Amino acid sequence: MQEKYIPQVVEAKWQQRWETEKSFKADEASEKKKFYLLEMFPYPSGKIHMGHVRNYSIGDVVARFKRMRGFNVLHPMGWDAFGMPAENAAIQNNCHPAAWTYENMAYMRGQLKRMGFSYDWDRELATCDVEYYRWEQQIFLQMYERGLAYKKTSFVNWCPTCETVLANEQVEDGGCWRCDSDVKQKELDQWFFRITDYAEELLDWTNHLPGWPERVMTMQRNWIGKSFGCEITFPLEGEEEGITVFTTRQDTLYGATFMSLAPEHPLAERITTPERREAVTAFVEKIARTDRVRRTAEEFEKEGVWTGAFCTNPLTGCRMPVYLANFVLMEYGTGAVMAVPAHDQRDFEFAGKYDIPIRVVIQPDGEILDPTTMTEAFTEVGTMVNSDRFNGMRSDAAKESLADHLAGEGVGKKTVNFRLRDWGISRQRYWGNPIPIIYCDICGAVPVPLADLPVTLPRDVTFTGEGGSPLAQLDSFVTVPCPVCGLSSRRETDTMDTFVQSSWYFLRYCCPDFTDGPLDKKRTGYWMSVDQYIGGIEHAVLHLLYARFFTKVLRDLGYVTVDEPFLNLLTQGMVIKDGAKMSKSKGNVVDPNGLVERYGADTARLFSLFAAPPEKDLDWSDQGVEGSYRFINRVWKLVFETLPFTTKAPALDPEKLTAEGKGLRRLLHKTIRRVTDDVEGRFHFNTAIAAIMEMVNGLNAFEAKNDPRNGAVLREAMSSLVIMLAPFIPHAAEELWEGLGETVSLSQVSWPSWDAEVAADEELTVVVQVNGKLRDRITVSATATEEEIRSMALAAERVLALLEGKSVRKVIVVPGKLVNIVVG
RNA sequence: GCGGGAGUGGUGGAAUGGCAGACACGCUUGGCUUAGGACCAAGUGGGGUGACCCGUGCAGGUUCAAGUCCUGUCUCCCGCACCA
Repeated sequence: MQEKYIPQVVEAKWQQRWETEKSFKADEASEKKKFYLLEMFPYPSGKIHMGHVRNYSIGDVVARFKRMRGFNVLHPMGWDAFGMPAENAAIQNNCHPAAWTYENMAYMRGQLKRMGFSYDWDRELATCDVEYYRWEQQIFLQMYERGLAYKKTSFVNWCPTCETVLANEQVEDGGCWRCDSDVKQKELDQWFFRITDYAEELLDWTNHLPGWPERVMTMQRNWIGKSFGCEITFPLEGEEEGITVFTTRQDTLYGATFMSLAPEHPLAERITTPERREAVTAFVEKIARTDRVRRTAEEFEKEGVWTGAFCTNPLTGCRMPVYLANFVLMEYGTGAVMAVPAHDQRDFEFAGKYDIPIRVVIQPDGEILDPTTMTEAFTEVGTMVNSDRFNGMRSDAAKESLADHLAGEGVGKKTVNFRLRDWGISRQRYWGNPIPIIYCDICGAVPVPLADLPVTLPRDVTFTGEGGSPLAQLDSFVTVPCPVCGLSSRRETDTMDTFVQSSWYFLRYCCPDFTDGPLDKKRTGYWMSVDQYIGGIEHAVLHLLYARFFTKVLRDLGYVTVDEPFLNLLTQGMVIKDGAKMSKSKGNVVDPNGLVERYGADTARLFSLFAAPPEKDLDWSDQGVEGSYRFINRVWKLVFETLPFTTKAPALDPEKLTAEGKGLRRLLHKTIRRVTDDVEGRFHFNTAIAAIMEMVNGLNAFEAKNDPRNGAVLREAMSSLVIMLAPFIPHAAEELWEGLGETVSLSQVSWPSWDAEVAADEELTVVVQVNGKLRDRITVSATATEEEIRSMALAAERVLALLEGKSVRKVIVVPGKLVNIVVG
C-alpha cells in the first residue's frame, strides 16, 4: 500500500478486481443460508442522485455484512425502464425513447459501479427488454383468463399534461404524481386489475408483517379502508328498482329524511321528473366542469338539486325526496347516501340549505336535542329515541340488532365496504408494455394466444407529442388478423402502467435468464421472500401495495409459494440540503459525480451512512463530507504507520499480554460487540461507525505501539478494524487489508467475533448518587459483590460529607452501574 | 377531523428507566508552517466561576432514579380525509 491515500487509484483497482473475480455472484447451490437483499431499482432518468447513493449505500452495508456473517446473499440491480420521461425526452430531443433509456442505463450503470456496490451484475434486468415484458404479457393473459384483468367503462383520472389515465394511487392532492397537473375525470374504456378481490387478504397481512414500519402499514390500511356497515334498499316511488345505500350508521336509519345520490349515479337521469329536468341537467353539468380537487375539498359548499323523485324509508315509511349532491362520490360505497341531518354534519348543512326536516333519533347523555335549535349534527354515541323497538338502546350497541332486523325485513344486510378500488392499468402511452389483446368486430376482445407472444413494442413510431399514443397511429402494429376468426382486427394500443413491471421484478431477479416462462419455480422458491427491502417511503401505497397484490396473484397462479414478497422493509429518509429536499428548482442539488471525483466513493458512502440513521432524513453537509474523508485518512495513516509492528507480529498469546495490550484488546472486543449489534440488530450504521471511530481514537492514543510484546494484539486490532470497515468503505478496507499482508479479498473474509470475557472490564466506574443526584464515582473490581459496592459507596469521601447528620433510608445498587443512596 | 412520527448544545445526531449530549461538524486556544491549507494537542450545554445550581417543547404524575413510562398541552412533519 501507498503512504498516501488516493481514493481514485484504490477504488479503480478494487472495482476491477471484484468485477473480474465476480466476487458478488449469487448462486443457488450453496450450503449457506440464503439472504435476499433488495433495494428499489431506479428509473433510468439520466444519472444517479444523492437519494440513490444513500439508498444503495445502506443496502450495500447490509449485503456485505450478511456475506461476512456467512449468508448466501442475493443482491441484484436493474432498471425500472419503461415510463413517460423517455417519451417526453423523445418528443423534445427527437431521439427514440429506447435510445434515450439504454444510454441512460449505460451511464448510470457506470455510476453505480463507480460507487462499488456489491451487486451480482449478471442478474441485471431492464423492464423495457422484451425478454422481461414478454413474461408480463403472459401473466396478464393468465390474469385475464381468471377474471383478474378486465376491461370496463368508467370515470377515470385523466392527466391532461401526460395525456394518460392514472390509477387512484397515482393521484396526489388531486394532482398527477409525476407532473402535478390537475387531474380531470374522464369516462373511458380501460383495463383494470381486480386488486379488490385481494382487499381482505392484503389488509389481514398488514398485521403479520412485523418487519414493516408501522406507518407504512397504517397507510396501507387507510388506503384499503375497510368499514363495517349495512346495505339498505329504499323503495323508489313509481319504480321497480330501489336505491341501495351503504351506511356504517344504520342506527340512525329512523332519522333518514332524504336521499343523496352522486351526480354520476346511473339512476339520476331516469328518476328525474320532467319539471326538474332542466335544473338537474344544469347541476350535473356544473359538477362535471368542477375539477375533483375543488369538489372534494371539505370546505367546498354542500350543494344539490332535487330530482323530483321520492323514495321511502323502509322502516318508518317516511317519504324522502331524492337529491343529487355534490359531496356524494360515485366511487365510494354505492354512490348513494341515506341522509340523516340530525346525526351527520354534511346532511345537516344540506338540510338547512334546502329546508328538509330534521329528525333526532339519538339523544346525548344529559341533554335533550331539539331539531329547531340544533346548530350542528350530533354524531356521537347516545340513547336511541323515535326508533320504534330500538328506543332506549345505546346507539352503538343497537347497530347489530338493526342489521338483523333489516335482514329479517328483507330490506338490508350486513356488509363490509372497502375504499380500495380496482387498479386501472391502461396507459395511453407508447413507452410501456403492450397489453396483449386484439379487438375483433365478430369475436370481441380476444387474448393474443400464448404462442404468439411477445407482442413486441414496435420501434418505428413517430413522436408528435400530441393526439394520444403513437402506437394507435401505426397501422402495421394495429391491424392484425383475429386469432379466432382470422378477420382483420385491431390491436389494443394501450400499454400497461409501469407499476406493473415493478410489481414482480424482484421475482425475476431470482431467475433472470429463465426462458421457459416468467419464473423458474425452483430458483424463485429458493430465494423468495425478500429478506430485506430498502427504499423510499413515497411508495408506501403505490409500489408496495401493488407488489404485495401481484405476489398473491402469482401465488394463486402457481408461480410462487410465498404469501408476501418483502419480510422486512426499511424506508430510508430523504436527502435534505438547506432545509429542503434536493431539487433542481431549489438549486440545492449535490451531484454524486463531483463528490466521487473529489473524495472518492468511500467518502460519499461513509458520509451518507454516518450523518443520520437510515430511516431519518439526512441533512447534507459539505463539512460533514470533509470529516468523513479525514476519518478515512486517519485510519489509513494509522494502519500504515503501525505496519512495522503489525506485519512481523507473532501469533497472539492471550496469556502473555501487557496491561496496555490487555486494555487494547478489551477495547477491540467491546467495539466488535457494539458494531455487530448496531449493524445486525437495528441498522444503526451511524452509531456503528461512531464506535469504530472511538476505537480508532483509542488506537491513536495507544502509547505502547512499539513494544514488541504488543505486536500481536495490535495486529488483531488492525485486522478487525479493517474488516469492520469493509461494509462501509470497501475499497479502502481492501487496500488496507492487502497492506496488512493478506491475500484473500475481504469479500471472502468472515466478520470478527467477540469474546465476552475479553470485552469485560476488570474494573468498573460506579456512579454514586445521593437522592438521585450524581455526587461521586468509585472504582470497583468487576467481581465485587453488591455488598462490597454498597459499603464502598457509603464510605466515599464526598458521600460521607453529604450524609452528615442525616439517616440513610435506602440504598439501591445497580451492579456495575450505579449506587443511589436515599437519605432523609 | 382521523391515523402515524418527531421536538435533546451553535449544527448533524448519541443514550436496554440508571453518569444527558457518545461520535462527528463547527468554533476557541496552542503547536507545526514564510503564509494559508492539511496535520497534531487541549477546550467547547448554560449560569456561578470552589467541590454549587439549572438544563432534553410546556405542565403535571409514577419511581430510589424519567430524554426514556403515564396524563394533559403546544409546535412541527408525514399520510388519509365531504368515505356515508
